[in-house]
Amino acid sequence: MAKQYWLLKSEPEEFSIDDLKRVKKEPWDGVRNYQARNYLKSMQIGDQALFYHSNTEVPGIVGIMEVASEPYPDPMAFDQKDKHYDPKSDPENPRWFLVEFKYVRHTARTISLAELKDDAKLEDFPLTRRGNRLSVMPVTAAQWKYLLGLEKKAPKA
DNA sequence: GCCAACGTTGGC
DNA sequence: GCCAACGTTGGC
Repeated sequence: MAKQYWLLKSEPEEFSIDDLKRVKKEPWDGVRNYQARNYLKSMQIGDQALFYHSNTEVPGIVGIMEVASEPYPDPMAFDQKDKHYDPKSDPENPRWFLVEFKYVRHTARTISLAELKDDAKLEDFPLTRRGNRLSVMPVTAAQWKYLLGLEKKAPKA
């Protein structure tokens, strides 16, 4: 299958692009939403993803990372002491999955949510659709190219 | 299977 | 901190 593109949200207070750069590679654990889970399960090594900072002063795209593992069961779901523990996820039949991501690079600038919302070309982009709270979403090849084109433009004043 | 109550997300 | 939007849970 061809390479796929994604966008993943993280709160920088929890885990930021700088954290990813420091650790190089990170298992994307704690996803507890079925739709997001299904996207994680369909990822393949080499897929590229935008790193998005949510719930912060200037929410937006801040970097690029790459899928670095096959999807595997999220071990946190089995750990009673973990806040992502889910008693309904059985190790024999795991409910939650994750992949590992490796750091690729920061974007040259933060491509802010406000800017993306303003962009008529991105009407169909799931991120800017009203009420969307998915933390993992697909990005089309065309959107990927367009978004990285924005990186080199100066943000609107 | 319906739906109200509740919890979470995330922009502002 | 507020609150709108949405997902999940659980009683019936």
